[in-house]
Amino acid sequence: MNDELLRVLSRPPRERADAARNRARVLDAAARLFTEGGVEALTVDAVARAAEVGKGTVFRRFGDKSGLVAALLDERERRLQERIVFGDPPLGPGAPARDRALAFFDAYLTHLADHLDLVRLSETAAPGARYRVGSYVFWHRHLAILCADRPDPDHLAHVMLGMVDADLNAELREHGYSWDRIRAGVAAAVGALFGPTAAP
Amino acid sequence: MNDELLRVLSRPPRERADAARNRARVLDAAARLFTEGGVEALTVDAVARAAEVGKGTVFRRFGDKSGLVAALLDERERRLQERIVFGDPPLGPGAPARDRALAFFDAYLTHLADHLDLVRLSETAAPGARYRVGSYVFWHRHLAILCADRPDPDHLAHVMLGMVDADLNAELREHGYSWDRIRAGVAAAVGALFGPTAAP
DNA sequence: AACATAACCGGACCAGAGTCCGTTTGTCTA
DNA sequence: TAGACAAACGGACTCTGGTCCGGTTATGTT
Repeated sequence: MNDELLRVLSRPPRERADAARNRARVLDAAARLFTEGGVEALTVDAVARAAEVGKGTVFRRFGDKSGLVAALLDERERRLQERIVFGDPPLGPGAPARDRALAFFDAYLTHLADHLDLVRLSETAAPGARYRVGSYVFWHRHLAILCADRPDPDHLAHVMLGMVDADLNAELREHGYSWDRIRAGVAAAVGALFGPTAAP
Repeated sequence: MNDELLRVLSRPPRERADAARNRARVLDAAARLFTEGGVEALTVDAVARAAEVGKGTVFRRFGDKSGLVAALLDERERRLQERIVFGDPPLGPGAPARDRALAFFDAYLTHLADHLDLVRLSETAAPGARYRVGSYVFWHRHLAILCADRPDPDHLAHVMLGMVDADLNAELREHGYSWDRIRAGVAAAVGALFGPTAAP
């Protein structure tokens, strides 16, 4: 019984083969449905049907709809995360914090422009969904570290991320804002929030 | 037929008596349900039943659930709006723009703290709901005017209002942020966004 | 007072998210 | 290879927001 204990403690609860297969099927089906019919076609029932899987399976694997969509975005976001951690400055390590933050928002807005509908769906599918998705936590920590010398970095990071809220930006777009205009506004605000540049 | 034209042009499409009566009943029932069972008890069916009114009536009067909740908040918000337009400085006219903005956020955060659940409900009931509610438009215009001399006042106003997003602040509260901490963070950010104070 | 009509009413109906639970299946041990 | 059991399965079910439409009623005109 001792080795059972050991097993339990050390086991990173591996995913069963059928579970993994179904995760892939669901993700696949979701991606297909989205490219075919846009965000409108992306209902949980339709995804389950297209994946030839029960609806319960979708929820067990992804928690809720917002989780499913987040998983759909995961690969793209992971790429951006890697560029932040390992990539070249100014996005990656090495550049001054302010420049890194500006580079981040520039890159993130590109991501947002490319996937506005999906990001919006994942952020509005449930109240508070935005702040629980793994990637939000990543962006938040990154920014909080970048402005570590400000009074409340944690809060400031949330405030900054508010500027790239998908719902807000979708609304701005509908009101005729160009992405360039949004980019400029965000850059200006980020600059201001980082405080005045050290005068030469 | 000329006076018919006149009538049509001048008529502010008055509300029928039964319509007005039902609006009051619904609002009443909603308020009662909320004080009794909190935001959880506030389903459209329950409201309609409590108001002894068909469900369709609720939707015809208020558009959607978020509209109903917004109407519930309307009175309180109207009071704040009056203080902004007619009240004493620094909230009302007369104080420097920066001070007025700071006073606004302070007052708004008080409002938010008092009605967090309702505001959150009205903002998350539907995607984009937040930006369509009348009061948001009011706050936005007010702020945009206050920072009229900045490069993109319209966008900047949206950014600032992002800091008092109900969903965000509900999340912050759940993570243990005190309202004082939030207040301080918002004040600092608003100050920074208004640019450095003119040095004496 | 009778009429015309536009606004309003109610509740049956629909769609989509999320839950539940009896059944099946993968995996690990003996 | 047989057996035990946790994990996963699937689809019927519930709950809630929102739509629709045939019938009703307030209102203003004649």
